[in-house]
Amino acid sequence: MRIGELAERAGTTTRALRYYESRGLLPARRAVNGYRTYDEDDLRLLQQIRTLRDFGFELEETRPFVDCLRAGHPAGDSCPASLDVYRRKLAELDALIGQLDAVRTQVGAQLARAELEAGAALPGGPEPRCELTHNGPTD
Amino acid sequence: MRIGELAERAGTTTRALRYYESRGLLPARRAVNGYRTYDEDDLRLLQQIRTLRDFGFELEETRPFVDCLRAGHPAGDSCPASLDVYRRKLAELDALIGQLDAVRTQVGAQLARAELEAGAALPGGPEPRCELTHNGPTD
DNA sequence: GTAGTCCTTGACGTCGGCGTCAAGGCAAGG
DNA sequence: CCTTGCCTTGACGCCGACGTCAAGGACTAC
Repeated sequence: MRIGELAERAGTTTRALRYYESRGLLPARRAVNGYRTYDEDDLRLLQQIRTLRDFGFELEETRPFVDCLRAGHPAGDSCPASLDVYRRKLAELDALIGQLDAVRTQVGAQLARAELEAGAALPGGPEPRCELTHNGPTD
Repeated sequence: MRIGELAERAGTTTRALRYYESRGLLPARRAVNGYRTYDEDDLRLLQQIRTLRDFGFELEETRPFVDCLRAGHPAGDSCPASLDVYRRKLAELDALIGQLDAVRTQVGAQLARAELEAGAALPGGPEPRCELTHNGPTD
């Protein structure tokens, strides 16, 4: 099949496929007229890439999975290098989620305090004093 | 004070300050020689910006807080517009954290399954079959 | 005078993953 | 022959928040 059909079947664009090829991730055979030619195996590789991308994996992180499939393994994650990527991603996710939870807590507290102060300013009492806490960058 | 000192006291760079000024967020007075001049109030505005940026707020999202301070309010979040930003940010954080949690769960399951299959492949039994589940993009 | 340190503006570079033209080739239908 | 629709390569655009470099002015110390 040609690039347009492959893109459509994988739910992506021809531009993305050419980009993957430029990165050496999904090379294509060529027909006599110069058109890129793909088969069902390429579709599987591409689906693996898309699935991981949809999970938030960077393109480079999908490479071990693609290499694994191309080496003849039944699944992209049948190889140790792929498992390593999974593990690193989990650690990354845990760290990120932890940071976001902390930020969420802080922002929630700020909102609650500010709403309180805004409400107290109307009835006429003197405002209570709270300190902003802050421990450096998050991202 | 001049730009270098302000940057250092706020823990940022002169480049960032010029950038904020170019965005109309932190305009500076000028000395006769053309140097930018700042006072303690500017430091407070800048600290407000940095605190929010460190929480992951976009620069534009800090504008209501800065405007609020500049309007004479005791805190950057003493104004309704700032509270709205807090609320939107909370919703954003909740959505993001929820997505990341879902991804974390999926990736964790994939890892567990792949590790199982890798382990089972050695002892010699036939491999169990599990399906990949996938429901579209995450970010 | 001159060395050193600060300041100025302007402009290009970074990062990832493509989107979006532009100019032209190839194949098929009418 | 002409149009239509797919394909090719090449190259610039985008987003956010600055980093980094270049060329030159201002001020201080010696």
